[in-house]
Amino acid sequence: MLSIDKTLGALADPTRREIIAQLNVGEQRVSDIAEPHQMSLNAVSKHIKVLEDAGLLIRRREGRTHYLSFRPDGLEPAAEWIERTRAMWARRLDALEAALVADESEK
Amino acid sequence: MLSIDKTLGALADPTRREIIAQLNVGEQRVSDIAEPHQMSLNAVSKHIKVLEDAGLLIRRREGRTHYLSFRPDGLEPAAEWIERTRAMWARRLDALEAALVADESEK
DNA sequence: ATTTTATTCAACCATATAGTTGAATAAAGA
DNA sequence: TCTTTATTCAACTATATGGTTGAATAAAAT
Repeated sequence: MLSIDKTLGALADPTRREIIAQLNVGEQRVSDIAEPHQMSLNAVSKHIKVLEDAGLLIRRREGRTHYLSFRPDGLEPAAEWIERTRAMWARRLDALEAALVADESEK
Repeated sequence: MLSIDKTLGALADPTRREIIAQLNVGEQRVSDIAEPHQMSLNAVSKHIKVLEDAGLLIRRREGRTHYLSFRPDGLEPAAEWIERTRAMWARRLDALEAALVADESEK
């Protein structure tokens, strides 16, 4: 469903953000992704599943090995919410400043 | 410490994002924030504390009542990470396209 | 001085999360 | 065929999260 809850929840973990960073060099196998981490392969496999479920990763199976890659579109729900919220506040602050300027010229 | 873990974790909950949206009209008391939610005042008070701890809200005390307001700067760690990741991929995709175009002109 | 109002603190509960280990599955290599 | 390799599944543990209720605190109103 690509929900914003899932997206932000998935990103709120340093191991998972690190996994995304690792995939900048291109698709990788589960074991490759796991290798640099100080935790079991199984733990990493679970993190991968969370990211996949959030729409941030896609999996390509080739025989027994699974290749994961980052799916940039998965960031959209989170990016959109943050940008919308920022924009709303930029407008609020602009309005505030405009009001101050108007007040100044009324003197 | 304004960590990105805390920021994203705080945003990954619909009630908390709703609280931020509510504060668009300006600062509000804890009870005002709680009023439209289908949960106890205490639950909302906890959510407020999570947002505050993540640097997304600031609290101004006036006697017994606490006024909360949104702190747009609190979004920066999350926004920055997302934008940086997006940018990295935009470059990757651009490079890919450039390679394809170069390949095409070699025919 | 007493009561009401605004809010937090504390204890508790249910469920989710992040990790573990060990077994299961299934493809590849000997 | 037998063994190794790549990965998931299942069961379990510890801690975190999101909610509850009831008591504590402290300021405001009567």
